[in-house]
Amino acid sequence: MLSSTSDYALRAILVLAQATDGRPLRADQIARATGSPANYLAKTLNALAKAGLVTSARGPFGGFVLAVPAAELSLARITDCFDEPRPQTRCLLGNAPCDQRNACSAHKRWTAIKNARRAALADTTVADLLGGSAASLPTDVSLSSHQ
Amino acid sequence: MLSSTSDYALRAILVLAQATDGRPLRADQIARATGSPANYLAKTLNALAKAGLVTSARGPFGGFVLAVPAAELSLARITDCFDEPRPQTRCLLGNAPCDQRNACSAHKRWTAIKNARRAALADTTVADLLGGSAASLPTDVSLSSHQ
DNA sequence: TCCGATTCTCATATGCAGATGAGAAAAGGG
DNA sequence: CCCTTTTCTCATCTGCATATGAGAATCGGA
Repeated sequence: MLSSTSDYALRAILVLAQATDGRPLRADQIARATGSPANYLAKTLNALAKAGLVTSARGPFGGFVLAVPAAELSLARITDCFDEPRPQTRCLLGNAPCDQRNACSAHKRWTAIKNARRAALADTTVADLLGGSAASLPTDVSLSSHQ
Repeated sequence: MLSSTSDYALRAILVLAQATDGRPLRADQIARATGSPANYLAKTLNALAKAGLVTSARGPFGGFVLAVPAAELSLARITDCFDEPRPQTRCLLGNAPCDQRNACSAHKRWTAIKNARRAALADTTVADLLGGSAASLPTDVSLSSHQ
């Protein structure tokens, strides 16, 4: 579903979003709260800071603070920091680089699938996950719901 | 979007599905048609054969043939052979293993996202991609449609 | 039996996950 | 004003999984 790095990042963001008071949380606190390896999470938090999703402060009383309102922070914006998509090399059928103009027969359908998968992450915000109410996506898709 | 192994497998299946006559295709033919590394694709095709999606025949006039009708072969069935999901270790919020009974506040929403992402692959068949008509999924999701 | 193609096995490259340690910045105390 | 503590920042290192490559082994048909 998600790479482990994206998973750590999402959990860290959720912890930060739940810290109601404006006080920053240290990296090791976040690691303990999420069950992530502290050493690795430091790198991940650093990447999130560079991406502008969190702000970092050094020294005593330092730590990390969410830099984007939870209601405006989509899950896709988090995962995109780590699961960067390889550029589409060639089209699914044949060898020509398939674009809107020279579309192969699978192009439309495949693009729709990619968009649908992305939309599941792009249309949900951190606040949506924390709110825990009113899921706008279907909850009981009749699939063999293994992960 | 997909791991490169799943990508190779999907392209190989599409090539096999397009081979209308019943004659098998050799691994190197499929590799050339899809632009995949031949040596690696052999292993991938072998895995697909073990999963029962294709049948393999050795010797002269040997090769691979699609073992499942294209209309009954969902994309998820292909990708599941390679992108096997890590078992969900703990819930997104907190540490308890989150199940249907003890659901955290994010559980429903997160489950919906996972199902939606899977549905995009599970609800499309190889025949759907080749048919190239009547896409039932939305094609113009208003996203920054990069990959 | 012989050839060709698949299939198995080993070797290597690349990247990610995770660990470790040195260094830089910020705050507070002396 | 300097020093120490605290914390992030950055570079490097190792293990592991995946991706890739090349050759040997094996099987089936002619």
